[in-house]
Amino acid sequence: MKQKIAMNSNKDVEKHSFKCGRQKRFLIPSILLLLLEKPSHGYELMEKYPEFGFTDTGPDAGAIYRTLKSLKSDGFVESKWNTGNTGAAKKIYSITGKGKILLKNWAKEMNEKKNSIVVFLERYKKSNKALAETGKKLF
Amino acid sequence: MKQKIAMNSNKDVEKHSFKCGRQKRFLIPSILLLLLEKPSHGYELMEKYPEFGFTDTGPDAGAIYRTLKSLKSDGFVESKWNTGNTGAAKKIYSITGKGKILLKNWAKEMNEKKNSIVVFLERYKKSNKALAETGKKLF
DNA sequence: AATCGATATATGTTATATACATATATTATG
DNA sequence: CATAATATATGTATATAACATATATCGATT
Repeated sequence: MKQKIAMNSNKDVEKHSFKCGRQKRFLIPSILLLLLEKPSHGYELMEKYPEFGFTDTGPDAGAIYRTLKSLKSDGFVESKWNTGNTGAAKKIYSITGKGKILLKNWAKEMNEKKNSIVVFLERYKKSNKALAETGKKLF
Repeated sequence: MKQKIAMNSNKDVEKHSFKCGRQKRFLIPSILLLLLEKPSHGYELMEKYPEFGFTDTGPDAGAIYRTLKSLKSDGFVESKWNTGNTGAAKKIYSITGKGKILLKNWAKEMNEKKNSIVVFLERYKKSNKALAETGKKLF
């Protein structure tokens, strides 16, 4: 018979889960990559950001605009107002040469992080397999 | 001639780099996996943690002990004092059934995060390739 | 023409894991 | 016996994620 352990819908699980603390949402590289693909404005980036799947909670509008502002002030992106079209005026952002280098650095480090996760998961799998072989129940 | 852009050793790069903000150091799942492999104590976990490669700055002793204390108070690990050996008394921690389930959840979510990074990196690669084909210089 | 939702940008506030520092005590070493 | 290593523990600062709120325009509905 399967052992049942009180676990879900509990505050303590949430506290120690993946989602605890501040998540790395990869907002900066996501914005930079989207701008590498096509110059865009805050609202559009906000809509596209979930495509990467880094979060399930959706982007935070405040975070997008603040990040764009900050990236611009340090020269990683540049912007111009789009007043031509109808609708509210849009601030169209583009990635700069400096921004492309920053994105490249991010890609390198994200790849390293990915490799670390792979190492972890393989080690976990191996450990579970070893435990199963010694007859110990996993849970 | 290769264009040189002022970039490194600058404060603004650091501010927007991968290491900006609080990194996900995967301390909780790392501790849980190490304890799944073998019951251990804080100091030993501190030494083993870098094996995963999640950081290059090394673990923070404070974080290890605080995390262990917190995991224990919620029943994910349990501990007993080891007074048998020589040396300073060690608090030997083991993973509980509840802790094993928590670790399993972490593994699932880390795998999803890994997949998102892979998607991102492939999209970045594709974008660079497309830019190269249109003759635009990447940097 | 007034209400409502979507579009679009922007600022204010709080919670918290990380990051660094410090404190304590024991054992090993030179 | 002073110093380093082992071992556990607490104090504090900080960046940013997460949530909330504010402003204004435009399009659709009533």
